[in-house]
Amino acid sequence: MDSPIIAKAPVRTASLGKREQTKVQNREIILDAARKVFGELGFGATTVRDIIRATPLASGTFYNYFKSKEEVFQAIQDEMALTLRPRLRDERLKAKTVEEFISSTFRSFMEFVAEDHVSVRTIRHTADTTRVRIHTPEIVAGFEELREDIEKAIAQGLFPPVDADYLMASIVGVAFEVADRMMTREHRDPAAAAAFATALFVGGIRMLPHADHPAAKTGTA
Amino acid sequence: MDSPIIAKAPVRTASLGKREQTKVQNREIILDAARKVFGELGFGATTVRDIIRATPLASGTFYNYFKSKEEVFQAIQDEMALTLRPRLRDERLKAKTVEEFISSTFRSFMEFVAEDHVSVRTIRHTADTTRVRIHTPEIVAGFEELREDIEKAIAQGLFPPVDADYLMASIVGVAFEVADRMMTREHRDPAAAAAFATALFVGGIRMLPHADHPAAKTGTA
Amino acid sequence: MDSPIIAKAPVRTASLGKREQTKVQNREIILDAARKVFGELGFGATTVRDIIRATPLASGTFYNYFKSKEEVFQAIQDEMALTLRPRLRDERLKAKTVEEFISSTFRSFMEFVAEDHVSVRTIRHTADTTRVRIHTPEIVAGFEELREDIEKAIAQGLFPPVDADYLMASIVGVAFEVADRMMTREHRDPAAAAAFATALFVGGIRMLPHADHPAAKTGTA
Amino acid sequence: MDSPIIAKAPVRTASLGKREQTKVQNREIILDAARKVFGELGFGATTVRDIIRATPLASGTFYNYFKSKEEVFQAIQDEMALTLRPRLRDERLKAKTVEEFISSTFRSFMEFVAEDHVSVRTIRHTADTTRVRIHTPEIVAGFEELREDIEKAIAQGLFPPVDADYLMASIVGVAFEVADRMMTREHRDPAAAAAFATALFVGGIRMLPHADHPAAKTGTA
DNA sequence: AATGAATGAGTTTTCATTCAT
DNA sequence: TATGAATGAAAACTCATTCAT
Repeated sequence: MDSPIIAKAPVRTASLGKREQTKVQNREIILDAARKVFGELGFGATTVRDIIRATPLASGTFYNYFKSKEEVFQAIQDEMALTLRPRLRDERLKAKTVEEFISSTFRSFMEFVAEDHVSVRTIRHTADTTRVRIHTPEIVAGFEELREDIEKAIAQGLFPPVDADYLMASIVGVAFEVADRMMTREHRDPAAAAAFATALFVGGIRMLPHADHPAAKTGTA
Repeated sequence: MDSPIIAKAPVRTASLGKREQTKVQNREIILDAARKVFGELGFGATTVRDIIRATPLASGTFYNYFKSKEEVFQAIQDEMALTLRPRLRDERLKAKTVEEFISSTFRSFMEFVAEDHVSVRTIRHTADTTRVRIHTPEIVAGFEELREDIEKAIAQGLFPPVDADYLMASIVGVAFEVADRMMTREHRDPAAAAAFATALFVGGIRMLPHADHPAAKTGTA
Repeated sequence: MDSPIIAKAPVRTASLGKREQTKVQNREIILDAARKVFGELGFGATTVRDIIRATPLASGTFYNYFKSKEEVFQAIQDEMALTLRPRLRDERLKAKTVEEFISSTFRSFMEFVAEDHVSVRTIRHTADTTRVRIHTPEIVAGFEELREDIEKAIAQGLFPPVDADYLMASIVGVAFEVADRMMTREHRDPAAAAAFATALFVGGIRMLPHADHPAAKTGTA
Repeated sequence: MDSPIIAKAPVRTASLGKREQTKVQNREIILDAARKVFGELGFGATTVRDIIRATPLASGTFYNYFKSKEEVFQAIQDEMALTLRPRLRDERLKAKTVEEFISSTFRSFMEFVAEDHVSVRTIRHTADTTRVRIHTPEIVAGFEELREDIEKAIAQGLFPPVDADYLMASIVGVAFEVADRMMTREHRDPAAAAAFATALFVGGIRMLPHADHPAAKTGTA
């Protein structure tokens, strides 16, 4: 299905037959609708019907593209994974100092969120203050990547030998919560939010207790 | 559990009649079942039926106590908030230094979570790794309390004039995420988790950018 | 259970034991609540729960007095039957002329309705114009009585030999509809309403086609 | 009913596709079932399930057409009102005399009812004799039309200056009740029923008290 | 006799999925 | 391939009635 080595020229995305074009379009229509509905109702509460309703398409058409809402969700996450995660990873790998490592992580993240990427944000339910946040497998995988990178940085002597798991969790927690506050402000300033979070960690990491065997601390779930 | 020493003893469970006792019990049976099922299936995927099935009660009985799974969830969260919030607040108000302020917050929180308070933890989906975090109004109110206390601490010169809103968000994010990681570990050590988080903030706060008008930064929904 | 021939003195209604008093009171409380609820929701839509809810009593208590909403309804109708029907009948039997026959019927009816006897009136449902009228067996029995009296009046030569069944239906229809209009007016005037209806029939009866065999026309349903 | 002379004839049932045809058919199937069940059980006692059971359709299908039994009832009544009201109005407007006005009204009504229009008839309860009459907004609007036409007729000098509101109510009451009696008879004779009602009013109107300010008497909900 | 929570059968309603057009 | 109504299983919810207190 994918990875054609040569055949059928990869550079034709713009010149698809009418059939293929509609197919791609409909897929995108469904994904957009799903993003919107997941954002409004939360994943659990969303039904396939809800997604279809947010679409000009017929219910039967949905099943030509996806088998279930789970599959749609997967597709949305994959899309995100294809943009945010590599971006974060590349910059972290280039980092020469703690400061670069931390600040690149937060800057990329805050910018991504500010670009209206709803999927990362807290969802406010209708008419009350209840907020829901969904961490999808893809996002969780991104967490693991971060932890691995921290462990590498410790191994390279870039970071002190702290608890990589807790540090990762702290970065994630701060990233999501501060991003969330940022989005409630009138003037959204991803750079300022990133600067705040970066300063906190750059200052704090030095004070963290040293883990005796950092790797051993890694949880297994 | 009851065992009245003298027959007809007035010292029964808070002196409730049998009827009242069963009522309280049933409520707790439902809440326990719900905690279990939410934990297994995730909030979104859980149906009222699932909760009832995890109970020896009849379906109609559920509706004598709660109108929906949302209401059950509320009750679970509120129960938590009502225990934790006052405890946190009291200790923060007693704090004389930044370190006391921060460490008391994290210590209380981590201990609370470690005492099997499932409700604080992120809810996991069985089949996949999707995690859902729900912040009820009660919990959100706890966040606001924290921000107010930070603002007071700034006004008193205890804290430097940082962005209280972002600091609150950071503390909340670290508390929940680190607690979550702590609970996945074989050896749960709330003290260590609290120490980690405390060190991060005690070291980090000094580096935070000073807000020009700290109060003005406060976001409004 | 009832009809004690002598024992326990029938003339004590005012001096009942405490027990008996509450019993009578509760019965009346339920009947009042039922009248109200039937009036608001209509008989079909009303549930026993609805009636109980409109009462300070517990649900179990209801069943000490009535087996079902049908039985309550019956009781309400019986009460009405005991006041309106005999009143109507007595006056009709005394009638010496068509005019007396007709006018006494309408006068009694309009007065009865004006005394807030909801059970006879059209029910307006919440928030729309839909109106519901319920003709209970008791009321229908009253219709039959009227037809019989008309037939007697024809036999006695008081009325011309018209179709008694249709005449009864016409009187009933006019009585209910005009009463209903009367009750929507600011100034409720039962005498005027009765005068209108009476004039219509006194004038109209003379013009009615003569039935060849008046009795034969009687429907059997 | 169809019998297209030439194959592929465009003269199919209002030229609907097969899909549209089934849709119209199913709607009619539901309405017919509802008419039947309402007639047997009475409106109040009828459940949506009862209607579905009287149908070859699946339960979900019902909800593709109607939201509740109330909506089905509305549809039945509206269907009736939409046929009957214009017919009645047209004939009344052509009326040159009191007699024409009255007789056209009753004749049209009785004929309509006799054509098996179950919906006009009172709904009877099986077990008892309780009868329910429901006036939907559409039907009530028909009543208002009648009153307006009477007022116009008074203004034109066709009718004496009587209470138009009460006269309308009287006509309505007689129409429904006499129609109801007519339908219980073995030999249904709409002409005779209409003649009876017409004679009553033609004779009676002359005797009605004159309203001082006919317009002022008009009730307002 | 009054109470009111528990019960579970039955009703209402939704929803994923299929399939004829 | 798109359509959208039909399906029926399952979820949500209600209610009459019982029965321990």
